[in-house]
Amino acid sequence: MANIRDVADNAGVSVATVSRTLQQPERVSPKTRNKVMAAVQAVGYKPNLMAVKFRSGKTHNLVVLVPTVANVFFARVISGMQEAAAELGYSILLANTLGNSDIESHYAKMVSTSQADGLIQLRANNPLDVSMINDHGLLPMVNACEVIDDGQYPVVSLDNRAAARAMTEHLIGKGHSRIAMVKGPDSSPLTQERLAGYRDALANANIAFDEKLLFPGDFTLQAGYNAGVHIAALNNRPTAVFCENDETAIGAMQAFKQANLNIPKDISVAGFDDIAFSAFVDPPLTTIAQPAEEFGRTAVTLLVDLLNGKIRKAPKVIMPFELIVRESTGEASS
Amino acid sequence: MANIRDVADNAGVSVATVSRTLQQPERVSPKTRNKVMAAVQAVGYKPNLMAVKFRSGKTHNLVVLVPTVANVFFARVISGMQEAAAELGYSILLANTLGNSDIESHYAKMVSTSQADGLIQLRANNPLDVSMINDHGLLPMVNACEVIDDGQYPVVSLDNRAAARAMTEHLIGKGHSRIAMVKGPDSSPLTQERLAGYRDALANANIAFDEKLLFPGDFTLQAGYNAGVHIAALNNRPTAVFCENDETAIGAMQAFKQANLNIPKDISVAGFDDIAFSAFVDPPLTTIAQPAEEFGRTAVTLLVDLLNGKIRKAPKVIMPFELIVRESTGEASS
DNA sequence: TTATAAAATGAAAACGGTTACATATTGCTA
DNA sequence: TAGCAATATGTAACCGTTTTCATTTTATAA
Repeated sequence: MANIRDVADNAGVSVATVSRTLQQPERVSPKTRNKVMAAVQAVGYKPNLMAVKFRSGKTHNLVVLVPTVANVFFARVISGMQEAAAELGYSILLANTLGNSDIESHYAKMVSTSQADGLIQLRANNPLDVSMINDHGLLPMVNACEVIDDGQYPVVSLDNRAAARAMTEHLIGKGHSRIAMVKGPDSSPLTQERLAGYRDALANANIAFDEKLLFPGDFTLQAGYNAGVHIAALNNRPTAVFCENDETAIGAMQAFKQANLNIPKDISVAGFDDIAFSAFVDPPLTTIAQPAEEFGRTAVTLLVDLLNGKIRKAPKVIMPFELIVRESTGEASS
Repeated sequence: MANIRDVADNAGVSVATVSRTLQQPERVSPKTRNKVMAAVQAVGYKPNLMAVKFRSGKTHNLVVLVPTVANVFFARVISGMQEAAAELGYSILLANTLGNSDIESHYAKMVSTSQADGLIQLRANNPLDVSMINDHGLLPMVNACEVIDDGQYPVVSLDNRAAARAMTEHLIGKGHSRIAMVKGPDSSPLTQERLAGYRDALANANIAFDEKLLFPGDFTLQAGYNAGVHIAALNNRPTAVFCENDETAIGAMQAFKQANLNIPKDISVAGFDDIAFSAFVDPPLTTIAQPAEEFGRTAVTLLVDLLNGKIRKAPKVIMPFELIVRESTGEASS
């Protein structure tokens, strides 16, 4: 494989000139620039980026920790990241952590071992133990989707509380007063926020909060199904169910159908995220849409700004949400 | 950040000894080994892996090109890859190409620019133009899921033809003779193979192949829905539909429901892949299960063997499939 | 022209490791 | 204990770039 010296020899210049031609063309005369470019072609030179990155100390790699790429919402976020990264000259190294903290720290260490410049964390069920990675305690990191709000790191998130409140108010507006909620993992701040929004709406409408209407979940289809089975069997069945994400809602819907409940006549179902499947289930799911791609783009932009020292105080960006009303929610039955 | 020289000074040995202690501990006496390890702790040494990889010429990174991580099937494959890679001491760099050949070649070039040791390609709708990446024409690559079978590269795939045939035979066994097929992109070899299997089964049962029962698709929910709308409106409606993947099948089911067709009474629907959603749609979807995680593990193992020169001739690994019969397929209506 | 500033180029020192080779130390055998 | 092999350690070259600093060339002004 040809190296920079081969190019220099071929062009009859020094390696320094070759390097400059490639990195800062304006610092080289047009004449030699042409000579060098021709030589690059001639010898088929491709810079050894490992050497470049080693020497320059900038890898232009960004590690992204994703709990699971199988989550359709995250997939959209990732697309947005990749887009922004490409524009800014960065590569995204995607780590599918599966909630496994070994995998997490393995990839996170790529930052402290100079293999990547920065880190983006998507949703922080078990937030990264940063101290384990970096002695100084602070590493170039951005938290997206879910907030670890100790004010140290930039954050891009949704106002989950307001969104959950909006959805709950939509249900209350349809005449529902017994509204069940299928939660995400309790460890997740996101779950806390959505629960708070749900309670806000109830309180506002003078509906008593009933802890018995809360069901555990972990954002999977199966968890939704399990909750649905329980709910369908209740004596005093709620007339609506608000699930903390769409997968959960779709799982619950399946359980309701098997119990011969009509959606939304017997029970309304609402989700959160607006994944692609939501428009193609029967009936189509009422949900909250998040600007997923924009999440990704913003997170990358923030991180790059952080790396370039363009950020003083850790900013907190709140993205807008949208209530998507489809046919899975309707008037309360009784 | 402490470097290897700091450790050497602290331990009172040479840098070579430090390096050896870390890379091949058995080549160093226990006494100095302890001294060095203590020094590593004392100064908080973390090797600059960019330097290590540059110098050693081995990055221990594997690039994986995925058309879209949003595809739930791929997500499972990726999990398997990550597992195997971790065991073998490699990192997976996931590239979400979105079918964009710019992104594809951007990441693929990580191999020719010494940022990664090898490449795995998942499904090859528009197979990578390898010559663009590597002048020698051959680079350390494994094709998974879909075959570019020029015999040059190792391949791990499913016998898609046999699987499609098995599914078609299942439908024929239920008395269906007008069986529509919703295809994937024609550019995909996978589509060709599944179509061939479908035709094999028809021929075997002396059912005439009818081109009019073939519908275009691209593996998305929307494509399935569009095909479903067409099929529902046909005069001489088929009694069964075989979709080339589960997303397509779920989209089609939605269209049938909107047309007030009962599944499977009026029309049977079959998919391919056995994604998580398939068990949670109404009715649950009959499909073909693939050992997705095993796909990933095998691909990584093959690639690492290839890198270590343990492979002479490009092997071709065929994974087993399983027909999963659920409730979306039943006896033919007429 | 000539003096001087500006621009272009080259020589060589980094960057942080690994490793071939030379040297010092240890252990073993006779 | 001498002699020699095996083991442990050190020295320094090297990987392919970037970058500092010195030097040469070119442009500008007097």
